[in-house]
Amino acid sequence: MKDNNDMPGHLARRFQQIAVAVFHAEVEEAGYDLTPVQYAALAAVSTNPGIDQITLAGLIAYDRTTITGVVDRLAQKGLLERRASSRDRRARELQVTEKGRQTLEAVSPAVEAAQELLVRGLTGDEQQELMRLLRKAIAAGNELSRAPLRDVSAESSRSG
Amino acid sequence: MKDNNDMPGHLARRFQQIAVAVFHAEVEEAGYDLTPVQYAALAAVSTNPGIDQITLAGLIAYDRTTITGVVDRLAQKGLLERRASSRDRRARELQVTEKGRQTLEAVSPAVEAAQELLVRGLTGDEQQELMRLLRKAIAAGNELSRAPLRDVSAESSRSG
DNA sequence: TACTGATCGTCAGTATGCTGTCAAGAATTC
DNA sequence: GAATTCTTGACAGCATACTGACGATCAGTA
Repeated sequence: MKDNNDMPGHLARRFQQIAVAVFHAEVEEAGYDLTPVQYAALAAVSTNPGIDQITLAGLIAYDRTTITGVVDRLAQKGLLERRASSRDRRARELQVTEKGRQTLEAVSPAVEAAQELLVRGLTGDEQQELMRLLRKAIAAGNELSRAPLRDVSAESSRSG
Repeated sequence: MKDNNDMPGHLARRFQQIAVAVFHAEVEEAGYDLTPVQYAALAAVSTNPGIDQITLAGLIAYDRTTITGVVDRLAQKGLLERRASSRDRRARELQVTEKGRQTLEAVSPAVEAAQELLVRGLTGDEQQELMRLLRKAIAAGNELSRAPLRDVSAESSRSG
């Protein structure tokens, strides 16, 4: 029988588990209550003001049913505003509030620290290599998940 | 602002996301309904008959509150038996049923296929290197999560 | 304009995964 | 032996993630 440590799926789960734990610890220590998922969403909206939920989901590879709850909670915390689009009445345009902007800025060092802590067992070269290999494996498997990453730079890439 | 692809935490989530999707797809195609978590638990019990839930949790790095639900569902499917220990009336001894054993055996090829599919974008050498780096990073961060991996070979290692 | 199909956001349901708490029982200390 | 402490397993509650379904809306076409 194969050992768990020989199964990339098991290693993936463990690595992610630690990533979330480290993120929580660092962000909480900084005095904030933001999950990794909420942070990523908030940061993405900050970079792309007025983005709709589906595009946001594609940008950070979330399922569209997951985004609903995440945006709900961010809006409830007053970090995000959600209003109906004038061009498409189905869509909701997202905007970061002033409080959201401040939070994002204040929490950034903790997020950075969490990223470094996650790979602190590796040398600098190893860290780079790990990220390269993860990116490569992810790129090859991107379409296998229900929530693939979508390139937002090409406006019409999703309607093709 | 840093790109998502430069954040190991984001890559960890994506990789795990794809791992779960691939696992589900392969196992479903084989005609079974087992989640990655359920498979790992079932396999661990199979290798360690009579194990209690806490030790099982440590063996595969699950939180002890998560194990409860997982074992519940496995028992409900008739793959696992849970009975009170005679030595410790708090503990539940876990046993794989005959149906569980057959399921485990039948589903193994699909699990193997999922593991290979997950890293199919990498060369053989790269696959080995990715696993080595993940193992190293995980080992360094093991204690940072609420559900660290526990060595079961040393009997008294958990009471120290 | 009416029909058809696709898309946006939401919901119900299920399964992890966590924090925090609790009762029952075991282990340790006095 | 009694009190204290620890451990096992369960629960409520919350936050991802997914499947599958749905209403509302938009886009294209007959």
